[in-house]
Amino acid sequence: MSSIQPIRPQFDAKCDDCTARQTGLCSAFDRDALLDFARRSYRETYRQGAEIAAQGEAADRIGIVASGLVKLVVLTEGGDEHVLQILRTGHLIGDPEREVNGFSSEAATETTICWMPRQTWHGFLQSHPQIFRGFLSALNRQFEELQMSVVKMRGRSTVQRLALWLVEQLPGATEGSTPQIRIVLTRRDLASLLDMTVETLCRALHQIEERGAIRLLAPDHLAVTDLGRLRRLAKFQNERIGAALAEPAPAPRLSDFDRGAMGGKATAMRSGAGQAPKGSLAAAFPGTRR
Amino acid sequence: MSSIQPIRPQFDAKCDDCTARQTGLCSAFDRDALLDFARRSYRETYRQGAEIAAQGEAADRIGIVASGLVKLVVLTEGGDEHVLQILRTGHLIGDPEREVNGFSSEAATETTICWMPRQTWHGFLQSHPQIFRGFLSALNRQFEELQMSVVKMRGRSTVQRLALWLVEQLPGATEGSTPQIRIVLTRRDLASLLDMTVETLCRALHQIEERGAIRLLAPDHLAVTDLGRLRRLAKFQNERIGAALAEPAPAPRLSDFDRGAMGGKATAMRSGAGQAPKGSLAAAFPGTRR
DNA sequence: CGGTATTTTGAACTATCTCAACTGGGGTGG
DNA sequence: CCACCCCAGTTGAGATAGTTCAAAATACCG
Repeated sequence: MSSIQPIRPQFDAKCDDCTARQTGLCSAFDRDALLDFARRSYRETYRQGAEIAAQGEAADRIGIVASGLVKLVVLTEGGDEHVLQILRTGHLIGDPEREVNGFSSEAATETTICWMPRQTWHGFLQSHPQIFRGFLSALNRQFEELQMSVVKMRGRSTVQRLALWLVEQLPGATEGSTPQIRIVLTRRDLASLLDMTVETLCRALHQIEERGAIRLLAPDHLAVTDLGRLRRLAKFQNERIGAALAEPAPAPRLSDFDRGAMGGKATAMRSGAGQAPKGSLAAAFPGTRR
Repeated sequence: MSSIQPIRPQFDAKCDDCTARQTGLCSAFDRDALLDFARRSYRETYRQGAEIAAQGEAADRIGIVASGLVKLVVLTEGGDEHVLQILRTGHLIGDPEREVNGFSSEAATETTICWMPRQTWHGFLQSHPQIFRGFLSALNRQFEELQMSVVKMRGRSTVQRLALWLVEQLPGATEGSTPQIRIVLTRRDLASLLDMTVETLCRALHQIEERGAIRLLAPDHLAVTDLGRLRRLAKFQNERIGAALAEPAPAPRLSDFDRGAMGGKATAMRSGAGQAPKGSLAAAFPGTRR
């Protein structure tokens, strides 16, 4: 679909009123670097669905997402798409080291990106050494985000993954309020991002509604009626364990530290097979509180 | 299990005969930086199973894996371990930006690590600006490895994931030879890394044997009898498609580029529902050849 | 408005997990 | 040296979450 092309390249990149100015790499720019960046980069706008870069294509530039959402997509040998990540404002797009794109990227919504040719980019970094640091931490941040997304997928059911994703869509929401969420991604993209089928996603969504955490106003629009419940839906590995932990514990052998229920022998086996340095768990866990 | 402690901190870090000298960040050091690094860092050796850093603990140092394998492990709210990654020689361990470890790490085999206190590390980077570049690309490489590992998991069955992992254990093997693999990870760790249960891993292993790709010599030792077959086992999303592509194609409509078989209507629906910018596939795919 | 794309629902199917029991090697202590 | 235990690995059988296929319902669009 190389027919869809950037709408209007514009060269007057005024960074001042750019939302990305607050986030990511751009926020590390001093006045000087900012001007230089604005001068040496150019902006492109992509309409929804437009392909930004194709997998396997030469990667001759580095970009920063100025606005919109970008799907990072991998095409497998079998020919299916998998959405790996959604890049938002401030995220870097394109691998500064690699000559060829490992993944393709596509505008999930109308998107504008500030590009710098690879050459220029390197020059830019040369002439603003302090930026190097910022770049490093931007890269690092994106690395960590990926790590977190892996962690979030692991050992979570489809409903939990979806619930968690929903929770993340409302950064600064309080338990009392009933915030609304507009799902800008298509079902297909969201399903792929959360590693499930469209059908399962749909069912999961309705399941969350049935359990009273949200209310579906339209296919792409919902209200979070009970944030606490939504959080709880996102949290636990599996219902049984979650429920068991939540209850005051029926009366299993005391001193059996092992996360609540599951009859004696089985539990013993499981924790033996389940985690080797069991003792360290207690020590390690305090960290999780943050 | 804080009882297991480093065996012998040694301060004479001779980098010359270090295997990590070839890989990762260390390979970017010039003579000067190398000496400085050796002087300012210290080595620690951990025996198998020893905890290197605990999740939530203060992360006051940065390390480079000199030898051995390190499990990067996350402990979930539910109390289960998930092995996220295996770090090998040359990999960076610890987040240079973060004050607190997001994950815990454990020596999967006897391991030695070169540590630098965070302070020293930053000083080191200051005084060797060229290293910055190397550090950046080391970080970037680890980022990409994580991305690839995500891609490898996505849309692959347990057997395929395992087969793929096996293939990766023999970097420079040719189709003709029958290389051997020593599985140093325990079943539990490997299963967790590949996101499956120990039982499934075991069955998958035997399934691969039954299909004639490998031969199990001992639980932790196997011979790859048919690398081509092993590769094929690792490759395709699902058997049907794989099989269909492998066959000479019964005689579907010509010009129907769409990955071979699957009777008309189904294919149409599927590819319609399966990937939106279908046209781009053809354009994007050439890239996969490399 | 008719046609097409997306979303939703239903029902059968299956890969993987869970639980449970068995095996075999390696150490330990009698 | 043997009996025993313990643990990692293996095998079996049943349960289940999630997929697949198919079709209805709804939204979208010229």
